[in-house]
Amino acid sequence: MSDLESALPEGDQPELRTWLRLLTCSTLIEQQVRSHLRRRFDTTLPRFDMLAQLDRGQNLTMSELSNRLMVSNGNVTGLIDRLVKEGLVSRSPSPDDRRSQMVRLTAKGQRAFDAMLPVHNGWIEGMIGSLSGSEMKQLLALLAKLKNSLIDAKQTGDCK
Amino acid sequence: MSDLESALPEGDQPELRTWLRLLTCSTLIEQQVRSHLRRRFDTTLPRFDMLAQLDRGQNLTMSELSNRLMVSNGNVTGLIDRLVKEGLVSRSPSPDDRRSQMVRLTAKGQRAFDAMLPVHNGWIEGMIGSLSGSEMKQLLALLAKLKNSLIDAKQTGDCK
DNA sequence: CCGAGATATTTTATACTTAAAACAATTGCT
DNA sequence: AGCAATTGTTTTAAGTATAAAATATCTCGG
Repeated sequence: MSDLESALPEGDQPELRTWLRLLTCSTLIEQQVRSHLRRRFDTTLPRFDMLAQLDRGQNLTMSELSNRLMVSNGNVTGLIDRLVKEGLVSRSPSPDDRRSQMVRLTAKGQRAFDAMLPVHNGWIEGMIGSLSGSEMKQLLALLAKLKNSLIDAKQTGDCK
Repeated sequence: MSDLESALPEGDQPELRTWLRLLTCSTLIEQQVRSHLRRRFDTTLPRFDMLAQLDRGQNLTMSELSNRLMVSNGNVTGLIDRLVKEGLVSRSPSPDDRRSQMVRLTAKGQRAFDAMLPVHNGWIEGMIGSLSGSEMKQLLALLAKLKNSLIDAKQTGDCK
């Protein structure tokens, strides 16, 4: 079994190793979820993620979706186009700002997502559940620290 | 600042929260590296990753690259095509197996990678370095456990 | 009120990515 | 030797993703 860490020199460079291991874990989980979504629901991860955001907060704008999903604005346009075509999502002009669109789940989209959510969460629990409760807590704390420092550095504009 | 965790109900579902936070961290790092690579070296992350694997082990086959980078085999074909066209990489038929190609860095590719590596590692150190040495060690251990269980589950074929 | 800058979104061009099918060559078995 | 199953790679079709430019609208100071 080889992965991103393969043939990485042992010993030093703990930062690099940490990054690669983090990426390996998220790639492995992502691939599993992707494959399950396809087989079980004939859909894709980006679509599921989009529906999940719309389920958590109705009437989001394109920009807000772009921020939450952490993808480019143009990407959201295409994704929403496809979901509208499938009838899972609807767009309506914002009453406040003529530049903006409010996006929401249709009844069909809500039904589809409600069916997927518990199954999806079961997959995640199965994959992360190998960690004990206290390990998960530790991991959450370490990742919180990392995440906050990444966000700070980004906002500070460290190096642009 | 909103991200994948936004509007996720507080409290329970630690597995889901762990997954989302993990994904947020790796996305944030990935975006930074991507943007730095573009600005500083006018290249992309997949290309850099490919060169890094070739630097760590010369004469890899397409399959081995696909495994190490954890991407589909067809993806590797396209990526290598582009790198060959840029003169950074060369392909040669394997002496042992006429189906296989041996891929290696050209002199130009090696030079390009040597120039990028230390700068890249500096970026990573800057981003991960907000964690102390012992925090990094803890994080590495937790991720190792997670990674191993993900690999086990995958090989067991948990649910296919 | 008006123009300069900011914000929201789409468009464009290109690259990346996958899954699945297609091919080619090897391996293993009899 | 011969043939089925496997393995290595490419091809195909569709979707995902970015950056940068283009549009449209809004905001705010003068």
